[in-house]
Amino acid sequence: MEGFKKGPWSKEEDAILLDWVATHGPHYWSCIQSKGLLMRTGKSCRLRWVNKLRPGLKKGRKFSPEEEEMVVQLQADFGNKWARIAEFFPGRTDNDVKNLWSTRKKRLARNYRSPLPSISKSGTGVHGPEQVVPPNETPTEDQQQSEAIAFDHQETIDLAYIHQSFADTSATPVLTGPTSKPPNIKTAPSLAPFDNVMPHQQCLNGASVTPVLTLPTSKPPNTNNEPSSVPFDSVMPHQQYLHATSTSPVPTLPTIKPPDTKSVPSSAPFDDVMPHQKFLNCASVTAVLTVPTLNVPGIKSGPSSAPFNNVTPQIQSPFFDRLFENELVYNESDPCLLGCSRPCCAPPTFDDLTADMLKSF
DNA sequence: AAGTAATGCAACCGCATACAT
DNA sequence: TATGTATGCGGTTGCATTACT
Repeated sequence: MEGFKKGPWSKEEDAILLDWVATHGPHYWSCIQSKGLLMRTGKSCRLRWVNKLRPGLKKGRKFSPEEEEMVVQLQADFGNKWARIAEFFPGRTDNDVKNLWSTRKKRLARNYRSPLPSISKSGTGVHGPEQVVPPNETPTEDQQQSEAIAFDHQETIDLAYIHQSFADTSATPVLTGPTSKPPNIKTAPSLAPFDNVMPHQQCLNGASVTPVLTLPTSKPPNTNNEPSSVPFDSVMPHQQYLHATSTSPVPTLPTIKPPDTKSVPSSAPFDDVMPHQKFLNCASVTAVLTVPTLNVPGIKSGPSSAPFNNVTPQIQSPFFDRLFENELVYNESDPCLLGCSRPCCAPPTFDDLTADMLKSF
């Protein structure tokens, strides 16, 4: 493509993009360029919105040690599914998570090659020392395995990751197989196809390497009939994840069943049974409020006046939040006059959205 | 204070997928 | 069904800032 601007965004461009989203919602990115509003590709506009302009982002706030550890755990379960992992971190983007992981990878790789004079448990970083092998001493496989076993779980993950990282780039002996799973870590049995589980339950139920993940319950802390000043629904998803410490049995998988519609087949992949998410991302506030509550076993529903808390974390996007605050209202009386290939300036009516939703189920 | 290395992060690219025609 | 388009995602790069020597 020629004629498209690249590089850093100016404040003016941001303002134009924000204005577009305020008017049309976070859609029809290509139309921004085709209308001549910005000399940016639709992809570039979308990326800018998602990563920098979207409301609710944690700008300039580094990942906490707890968050970083959680990223490691989730990466072990999901692999490099950054968008999915980012769902557990409100205000974080997949790019944030990806960058964190990349930084960590480089740090571990460097430390693997270049050790410090001694190994100290009080080293910097989230999980203590990350240097494990002197550069000029290639340990035997047995030595490596004993080291890995000796380390705590996090360091084991690190070590495994290091081995994996070098597997295809150097002659460093490799311990682990092709997966990102650390060695000698048992995987919890799964009761159902992983993709069928709601994101937060995938986290709570998931194959695990730490107590966080091996204590599979969606029951929040402080729910042993004890009053809590903070309702679980108001806890951020990642906190729900971190706080899940009960040894309760694994809850049954949630059934996503809109009123007066057929049940979704249990064999349906998760991505296939959440079509209303697309709907939720779309226009009408009224329509959003009519979306059926998802009943997730073990997760207490909030009051009917606060339907947002009933929605899965995946759906709780900052944009969605702002919809409820009436900060973003679509202008349905703004038809496209410039011949965009998609109805970029003609947002769907409520009837259209309703029909789409019913069709999706 | 200056040079260098390390780090963080914004943004681009290519590919995959969903959807409309 | 085939094709084109829009969007989303993961990998990667390059630059600015910070830390270190």
